Amino acid sequence: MGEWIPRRQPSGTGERVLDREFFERPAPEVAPDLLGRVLAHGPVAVRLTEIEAYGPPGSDPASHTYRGRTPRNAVMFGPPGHLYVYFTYGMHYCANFVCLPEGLGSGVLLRAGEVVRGVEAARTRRHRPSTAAPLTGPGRTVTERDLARGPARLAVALGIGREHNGADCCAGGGPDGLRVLEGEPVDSASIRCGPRTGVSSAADTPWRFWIDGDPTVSPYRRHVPRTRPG
DNA sequence: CGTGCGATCCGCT
DNA sequence: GCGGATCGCACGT
Repeated sequence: MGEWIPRRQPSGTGERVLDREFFERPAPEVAPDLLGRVLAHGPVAVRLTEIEAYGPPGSDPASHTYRGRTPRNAVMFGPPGHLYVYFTYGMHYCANFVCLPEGLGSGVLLRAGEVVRGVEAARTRRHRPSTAAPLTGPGRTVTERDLARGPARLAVALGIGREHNGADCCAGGGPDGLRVLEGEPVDSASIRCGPRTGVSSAADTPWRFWIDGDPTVSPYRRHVPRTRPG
């Protein structure tokens, strides 16, 4: 494989915000269509290279909505095109776009991307020496390709946290708000799919989509049950 | 490059 | 209580 040349700021075209109707479809249809699109927030913009789909209640054991509506997953039952942000493993945030019409509870997890704008701002967010669980320790550098390679890293790069749960990404959001841009859709010939990462059930459902050969796609990790110290 | 482990909070059973 | 849509680091190959 040839040398990787990082993309920069998406040129003029593709800056339009995606229509809400884009997300009013089943998650496994939305996910591949999102590859090559751009999520922007403040100074940082990320071109999406890897997306996972999660289905509505009862249909998908791996989905946070599988057992129905709860306070945590309520946003997933809301209008499409909004952000569902959840907290996991005691230290990480991950972001999804809500899919399907209101009331149905489905979404797509943003698993990885390439920082195409605000590389330095994104890198700065990786150094959090005062936090109990820094994503990067002091004195370490993060390569550009790793800045948004993985769902929790992507959330950090974009400055997404608890307060963005429910944010509407199709509403424009202003120059500093969260907004999902058209970007450049990826040719279907370069899209691959396979089992989802890190899920303990329905691991065989091939609802993880990525851009073939893109180095910012996260490494596949099988689910491993964890045991507790003590 | 692969495997193994610890960190650390929260929702749900 | 238990396990989780994860990650960085140490260590072996």
